[in-house]
Amino acid sequence: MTETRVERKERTRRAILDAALQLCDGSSLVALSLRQVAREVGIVPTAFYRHFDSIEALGLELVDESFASLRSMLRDVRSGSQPSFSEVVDRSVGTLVEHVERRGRHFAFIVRERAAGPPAVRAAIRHQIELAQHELATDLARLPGTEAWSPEDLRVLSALIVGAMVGTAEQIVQADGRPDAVQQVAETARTQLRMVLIGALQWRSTPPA
Amino acid sequence: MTETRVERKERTRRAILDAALQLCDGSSLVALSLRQVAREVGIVPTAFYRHFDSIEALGLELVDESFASLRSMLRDVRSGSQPSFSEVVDRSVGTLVEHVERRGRHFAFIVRERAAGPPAVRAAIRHQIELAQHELATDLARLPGTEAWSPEDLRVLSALIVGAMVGTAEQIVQADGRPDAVQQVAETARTQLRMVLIGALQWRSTPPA
DNA sequence: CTAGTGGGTGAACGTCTGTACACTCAAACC
DNA sequence: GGTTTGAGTGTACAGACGTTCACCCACTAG
Repeated sequence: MTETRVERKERTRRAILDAALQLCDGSSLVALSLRQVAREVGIVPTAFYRHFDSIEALGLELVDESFASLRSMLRDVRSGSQPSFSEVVDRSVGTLVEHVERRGRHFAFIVRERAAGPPAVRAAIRHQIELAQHELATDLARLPGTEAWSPEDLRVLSALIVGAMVGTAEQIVQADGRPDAVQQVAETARTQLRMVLIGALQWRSTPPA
Repeated sequence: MTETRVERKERTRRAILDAALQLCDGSSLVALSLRQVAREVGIVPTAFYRHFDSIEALGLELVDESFASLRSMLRDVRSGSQPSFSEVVDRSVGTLVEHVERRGRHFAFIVRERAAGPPAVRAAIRHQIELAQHELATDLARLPGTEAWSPEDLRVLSALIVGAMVGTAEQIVQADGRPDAVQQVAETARTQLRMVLIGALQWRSTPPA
């Protein structure tokens, strides 16, 4: 009871973020109204402005939250230090599945708004995905077998992998908790990653162009 | 002047579809109002109902149109019969780039509404993409080197490729006509396809699991 | 030539939207 | 312990929304 004032504000703020996340499930941020959110939270519409300037600003906040959890995911994968390839594949896919299931609403949000959100939200998401690709590229550069790769080839490969992972996250969200469906998506992702890595390991043996 | 009645109706119908395609650029179908469309076309809101039951029904029509052009694209690629691999890669990517640039609005529409459209529209798009994956899988089965593959592996591979192509289409749409950006996306896509195919050709040499 | 079909009109409805403004009243501060 | 602060309230407005209804009147069919 020491800091009741800021605590209550934070609680309402969280309630607004959660309500927004829930309400725009099945449509999009651009179709979400300030009044719907306020009604769901149980406050009057004008009180919304005490926390956010607009729905779009709320969206940018949700992007940050979502990618905070994604970053923690990637950090987990990286922390698996010594990679046999089949081990790094299993760990990566497993961690992805776990996080997407745990924070399903956030990942569903990103997958949707990446293509359909307000322009500023789209730009923020694109930027975060580019960051993730860049981080993956620097990690790939440390793996044995990639010493001779050009930075451009590393970028292209990590774009391919990140793209496949985004697609996987999308399908996990669509599977919506059905464990067998999630299981099959995970298996598909594992196989895809193996195919890609096999191709990558052989890459320099056939010169580009 | 023989069939003026149905011609005029068809012309208005096209104008509605085009206006909808243009207006939901930058947001989404779920944020598009019947009145906006009518205003843009130059008809009164109620006249909209002479052509479509709802915005959602209009969306389903747009899905059909978009995938009609995608199918023609895939047919073009297939018609390149005898494949050296580097040739099939170049043809595929070139055809994709050409079609996406030609029908940019339709592809932007699909990329957006696939994740954010009304549920029925989303389902229709997902279904069409699954069809495309299936057709690609049967084509892959005809290539030399895949004789021993399981149907499941074929499905996984074609899902990977179609996913990468959807991602490529997305980036071309984002490049929005800047020729150098489009060029780079195309080059990235070519490299990615080569990496995937190299991996695929070596696939059976390392058993799964 | 006459009857009827059907794309488009225009006014009206109830509902929802974002935002402005003046307000309360408990917690925080000095 | 009196003053300030700020999250939440309540009312109000103008505009946009989907949908209804009765109404045109150019074209078509017979």
